[in-house]
Amino acid sequence: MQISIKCSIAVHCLIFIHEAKGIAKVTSNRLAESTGSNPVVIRNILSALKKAGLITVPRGTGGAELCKDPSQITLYQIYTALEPNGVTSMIGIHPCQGRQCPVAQNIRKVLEHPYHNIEDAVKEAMEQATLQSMLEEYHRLAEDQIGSKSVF
Amino acid sequence: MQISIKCSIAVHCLIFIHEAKGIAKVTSNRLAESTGSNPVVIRNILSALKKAGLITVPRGTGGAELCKDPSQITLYQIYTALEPNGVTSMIGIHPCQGRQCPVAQNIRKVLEHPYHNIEDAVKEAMEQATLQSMLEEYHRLAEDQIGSKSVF
DNA sequence: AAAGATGTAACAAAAGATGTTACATCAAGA
DNA sequence: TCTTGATGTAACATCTTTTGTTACATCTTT
Repeated sequence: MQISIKCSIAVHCLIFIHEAKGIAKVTSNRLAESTGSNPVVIRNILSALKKAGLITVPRGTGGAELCKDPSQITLYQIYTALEPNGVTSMIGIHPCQGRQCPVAQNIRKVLEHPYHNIEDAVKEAMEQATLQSMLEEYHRLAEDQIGSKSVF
Repeated sequence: MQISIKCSIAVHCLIFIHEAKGIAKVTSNRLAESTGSNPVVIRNILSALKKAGLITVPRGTGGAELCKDPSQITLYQIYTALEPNGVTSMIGIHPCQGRQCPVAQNIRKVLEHPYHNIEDAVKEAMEQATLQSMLEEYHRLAEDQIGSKSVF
């Protein structure tokens, strides 16, 4: 990885979709404009979120919508939707098997435990961040602003 | 980030240095051979570990050694030695400031909290992994192997 | 002075992430 | 039915990051 920009864009999209519900039709072009990204990038992200069962994206017509209550959508679900290899892809080990040196022969297994703990910690932190909580934070921020609802 | 290969190599080097103490002089060439890497890469890593106060690397002569007890060296210290920006560099947010859309204006702040929690979780998991514990795991693995001590 | 080591800058190569174009496919309405 | 506007996806291009390499200055001991 990193927790790539894709993941941040995905959250952006989900918030947008939630906020626009009933007000405006959400298309990939609209999301591209809002995120400062590209329609194709957006379509790929939406496609992944769709496969993960988080949203529906009607073909032909457009108009993405959430399939679940925001409290049932976690950052971990979003992340794994986008990164098929999961948190493991965050971590790199140098290839050094087949060498004489006993350290080289065992380093991979030595690192297994600590790295696994890191992955678990990340997973847990991601599971505690729900779309619901992020929407609440968003509303807290947005209601202080003028004319913020007129944009959709 | 990621928890790059550099970090894994650094742990490899520290274990090697510890094990070779009193048996063989540890040079960048030797470590490069053991890690399957390059002497310059090793020198850069050792240089970072040195600046972090984890090892000494005598100039001219060579022969790296630990400056601290392995129980006082954590994976977090190793990681931050190599990644000056710390865990923050693990995370990416798309740039979308200055747009009309209220989601774009606030997404960065919305993500701040959950991402911060992830960083903390990683940090804590890294702090719990000491070089001591990794050495113990290494010895557990290595003592089952034949002739493993003859390599240094 | 010579040998063998580290420190570091500069460059090269490889890998990964992101952006773009092009086109097939689909759905709704005129 | 034809047009319009949307998604799905492959293919390619570009940019960035990571990793590897060469070269050379500097240091320490003999």
